[in-house]
Amino acid sequence: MNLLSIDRLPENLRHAIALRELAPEQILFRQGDSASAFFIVEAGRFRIARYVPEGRSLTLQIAKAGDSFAEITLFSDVYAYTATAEIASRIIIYPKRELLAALHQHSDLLEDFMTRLIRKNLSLITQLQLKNIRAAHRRVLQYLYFLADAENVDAVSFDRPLNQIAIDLGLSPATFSRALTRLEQEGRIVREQNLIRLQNSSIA
Amino acid sequence: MNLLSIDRLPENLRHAIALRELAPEQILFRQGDSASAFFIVEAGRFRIARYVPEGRSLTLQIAKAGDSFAEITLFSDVYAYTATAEIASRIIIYPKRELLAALHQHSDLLEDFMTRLIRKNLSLITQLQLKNIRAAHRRVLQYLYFLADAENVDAVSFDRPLNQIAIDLGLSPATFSRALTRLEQEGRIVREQNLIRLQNSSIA
DNA sequence: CGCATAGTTGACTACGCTCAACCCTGGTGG
DNA sequence: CCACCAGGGTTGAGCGTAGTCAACTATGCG
Repeated sequence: MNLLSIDRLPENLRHAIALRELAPEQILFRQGDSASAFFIVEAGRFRIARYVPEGRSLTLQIAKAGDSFAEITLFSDVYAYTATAEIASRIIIYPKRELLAALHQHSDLLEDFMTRLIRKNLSLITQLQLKNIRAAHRRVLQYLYFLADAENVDAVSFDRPLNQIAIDLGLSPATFSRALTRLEQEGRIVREQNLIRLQNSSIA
Repeated sequence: MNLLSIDRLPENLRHAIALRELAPEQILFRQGDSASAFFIVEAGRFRIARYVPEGRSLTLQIAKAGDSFAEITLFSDVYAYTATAEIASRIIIYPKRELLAALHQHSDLLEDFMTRLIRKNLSLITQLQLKNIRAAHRRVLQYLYFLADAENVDAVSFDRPLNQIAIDLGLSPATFSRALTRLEQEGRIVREQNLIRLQNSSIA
């Protein structure tokens, strides 16, 4: 049993969860807001980002259907980041109190929750690793490999504007564009519309 | 009850844990090794780092007394990173099997474990945020603020070579040094031996 | 048809890296 | 007690590359 199999959740929790619809660019919660719930995306797409006075914003996660965020809610009183619906979306809301109770009583739910935490951890490590690669074209190539690897395919198609992806990768749109053309010239990728085909899928 | 209060752990787990001493630069486990245990530092200092073919190594964590690592062990078969003792150290070893059992039966242990996971999460986010600051001197200043904040003081003293810290921050030693002198010239910090005093502790 | 947004390309700038020389400290051995 | 050495830290010169700004193109929508 996992948190998404809603109809099989323990009764207390099942009655406590709620759904909410969000319009494009609508904000679900802001960094600093008092943290009252944990969330799983049912449909649409959310951007989880941190905004700091110094420096630009930092995208921590792009959450799509089935992905969760705000695990920290259970152990902290405020959100550490901001969640925005990038497109029209629907979200499942698990209130903190009832979720905590359910986790304590149902170890299979707990396992699901911890697995999500670990996954998030690994994803953050992946991001750090990416940003540790200085050369723009190498970073982009590695990013493409990660994406392809995750879905076990040899081509990647983007559902978000390239400009946005560039920023998330820590590159300016201009540099990102140049990196892509360079990778294509080097024969590492082939571009067809917004589809990118990887040539030597071996992550060198 | 937390994982560190060894004499109060459930019996099964208490009998399963072990201690180990490591010499400077000795490796505890390597990325790719089969994951068999979770660890908490009792004394000394460990560097948790990821090594990748492309790009330089990436320091994920500096674990000191009381800090834990390899939580991922419980949900994965191999270590995703390498753990090295930077100095002579002593480590507590919690075997996977017995730890898992204990977590399932003792919800206070579990809470401790999850709290550690969340903390790790936040620490990774902090690192991402740091590396998101391009200007070397700003990044260094923010790093100093984080350190001072964590210990609730207005001065930071380093127990590791500056060169190593520079690398962990994603800077060359030269650039790091220049950043420090610049911060001092700007009046943001004052250096006294290996102690750094922060001037305007408000994180602007 | 025109506007807005996304993407590409060019010219210039800025900043971090590299490499190298130099300094300073502590430890060792004569 | 001093000479030497090794490692860590600082400083300088030159280079490479990502960012910025701006112009231009392409696409989609009113």
